[in-house]
Amino acid sequence: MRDVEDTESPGIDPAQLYHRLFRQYGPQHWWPADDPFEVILGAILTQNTAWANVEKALSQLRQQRLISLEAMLCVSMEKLAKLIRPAGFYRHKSACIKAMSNWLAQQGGIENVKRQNRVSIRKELLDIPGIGSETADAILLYALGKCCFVVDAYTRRILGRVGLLDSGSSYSQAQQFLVSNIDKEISLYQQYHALLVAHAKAHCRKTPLCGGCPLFDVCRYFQEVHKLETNQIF
DNA sequence: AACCAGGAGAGAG
DNA sequence: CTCTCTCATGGT
Repeated sequence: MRDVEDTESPGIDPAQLYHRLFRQYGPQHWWPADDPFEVILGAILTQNTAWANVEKALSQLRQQRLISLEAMLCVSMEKLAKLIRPAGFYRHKSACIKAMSNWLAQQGGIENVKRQNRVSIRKELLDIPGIGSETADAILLYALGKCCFVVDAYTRRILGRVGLLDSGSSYSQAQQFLVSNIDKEISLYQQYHALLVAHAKAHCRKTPLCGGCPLFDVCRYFQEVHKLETNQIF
């Protein structure tokens, strides 16, 4: 976090940012996701992949009745890879889904996993090949109901542009900064991440400062501060 | 027609 | 620990 000099038009903190986004975009329903297993599949399939392509893959899995742990345990890797092809990286992802399914079965099912604590589950998820920090946290937050803040490329970009994070910060640094500045509530974590994505898709794509952006003032404010500090042009 | 999308991992320095 | 490359498809 960078320190902003006191002025009449200061930057914002994570809690204020949330309220602004909520006021602008309203409640998000990302994974109303009836089925936790489907959420897990989606979390893996969406790695560096547009959600529209993930839906095609999920749709094919649904047709084959494969959105269940029991069915997924029986299907061959080749068939699985073929079905999820539209989501890209199908060799990595099919292996990851298989490994994930085996782990879930070994744990005695998803409901059983939910009974364990957050830190313990996260550690085991990260041991599954193909599961990194973001996917692990997304699964914990949206499928298992654990309080884990999901940090993604959008989160860093937006927080960077309003001056809350510098570009060099790591995943855990960004995550720690956020959770230490907002209330620890599952629904808040779920909404916050979804709102950041909604905002990024709507306004925060290419240019650092675009017109019509609900965060235009804070972005502009930070750019001015940044120019003064580094004596540099964006 | 390049560029990117709700990343992760291996390898190099 | 940080930087770079690869994995792959589909939409703009």
